Amino acid sequence: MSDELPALPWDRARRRTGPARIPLTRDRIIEAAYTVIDRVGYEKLSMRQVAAELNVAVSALYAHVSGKDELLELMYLRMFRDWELPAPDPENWQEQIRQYARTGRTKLHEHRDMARIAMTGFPFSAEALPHLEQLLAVFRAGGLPDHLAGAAGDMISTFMNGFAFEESVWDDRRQEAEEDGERPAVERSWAEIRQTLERYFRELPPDRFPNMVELADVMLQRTNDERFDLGIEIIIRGLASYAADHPRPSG
Amino acid sequence: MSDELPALPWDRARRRTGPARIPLTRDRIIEAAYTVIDRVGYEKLSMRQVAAELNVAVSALYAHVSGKDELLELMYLRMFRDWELPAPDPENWQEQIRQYARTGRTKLHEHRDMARIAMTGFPFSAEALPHLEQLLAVFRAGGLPDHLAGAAGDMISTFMNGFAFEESVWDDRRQEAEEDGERPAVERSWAEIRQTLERYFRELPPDRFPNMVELADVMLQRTNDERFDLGIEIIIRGLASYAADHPRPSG
DNA sequence: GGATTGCGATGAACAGCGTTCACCATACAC
DNA sequence: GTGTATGGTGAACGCTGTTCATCGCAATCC
Repeated sequence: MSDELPALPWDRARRRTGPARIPLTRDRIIEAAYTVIDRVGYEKLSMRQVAAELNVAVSALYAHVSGKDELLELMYLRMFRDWELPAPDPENWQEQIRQYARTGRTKLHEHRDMARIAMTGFPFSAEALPHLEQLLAVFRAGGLPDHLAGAAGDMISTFMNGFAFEESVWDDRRQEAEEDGERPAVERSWAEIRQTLERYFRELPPDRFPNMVELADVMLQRTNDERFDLGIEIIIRGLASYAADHPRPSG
Repeated sequence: MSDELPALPWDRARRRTGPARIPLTRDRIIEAAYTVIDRVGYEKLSMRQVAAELNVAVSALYAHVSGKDELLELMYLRMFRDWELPAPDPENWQEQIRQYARTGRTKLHEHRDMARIAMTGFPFSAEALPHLEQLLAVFRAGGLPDHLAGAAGDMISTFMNGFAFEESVWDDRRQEAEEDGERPAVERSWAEIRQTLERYFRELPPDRFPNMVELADVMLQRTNDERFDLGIEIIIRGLASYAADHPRPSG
């Protein structure tokens, strides 16, 4: 950027051999959008910022992307890349679902605020349908009755997206506080957030909040990873309780 | 509005007894924001629209509300009004949780897109803390071990908010399509959305999507109310499975 | 009764947003 | 060497959230 020289005359020939600029493509735009959102977050992600990231006029984007909505959708769909699906295994469906949910959350965390985008994305795209299909297969292999297999995938993804969404809200709150420079040190990490909340809960008036005071530590000693795993575990156990009612045909 | 007469001279005395205009208050602003969001949805809710609804300049709002963020937060907090909490009942905790979640979703549906606001609202406000406390009480009364009671409230509210959020996304998609006038009749109600999706799923290539083709009807015959209830039921059964491991002390 | 003070609404302004469109430069075809 | 087409440019439009100097009006004080 800053160390560019005035055009060197003898470079003219070189420049004409290949295109002077890397051509703008959907992929490059999506990539730029990722780096912008990682830097400034969902609320401040704008077409102009993406264009600036590419050293390009805003209007140039609209030749490759119909608008901001489509760009967000494309960012969402990119998430499904290289997301390998489990092959149904009757003996192992619970672990398969656990793994699936974990990698889902990981992918949502790969870029800042992706959960906010995922939550408003269309859930029946060509990229997402194979996931739905495969989850159905896994649940049926596990012996879940049909009417539950259909709802189970929804539940997992709703919880996964909702959980990650809430995480991203906390993250944004923290980063905003940092950027404003108001409280540079407090609440810098999840550990500190938990610590702050635990202290706050413990100091609530015990007559009105006896349970929160008493359980402050046990509620907040868990990391987000553990809380997420526990949530998935609860859903799986709930589902499994139905599988027991309708044992799968042994054949 | 339109049937106002020019100022009647003999009303002057009357008018001076009370203020000519209803004074602007936080409450009136919040109320106006609700009617605006119900009409135009979250994305297009703006301070200017709220001000217009009140026949007032935009800048007047900022005397009562620090900004849009605070207004959204106030709209969120208003949701907790008249939301009565269950008294812990060891024999009845599952039904109590069911009811709590149902009224929660109802309140989220009272105004368009409220779930979007709730999801980004601060979950430990003075209004929300009693809910957390009371849910803890109910879960503990039900015999859940402490480390689960703390996570259970989170799970219920994450699922509740996430589910309602997804509903609001669908609703917005539908209303946008209507406003654009593109497809005036198709997808006018949830029933039609389900029907459209079911037809689509059934016509997927059966070699790649055997389960979706086969389960299209059973997946989509359920109303949203039923899907939500089923989700809550699954979570409750998952939680209850732990309660069985740690039976509550009988005293 | 008349002047003053204070409060609250005003409207213009600023910076930024998504999106559109007439323009133009460059790269290739003939 | 001229013509054309593709794709980036920059200005513009109508929005947005927020701020600030201004002003009208009501109550208060002298």
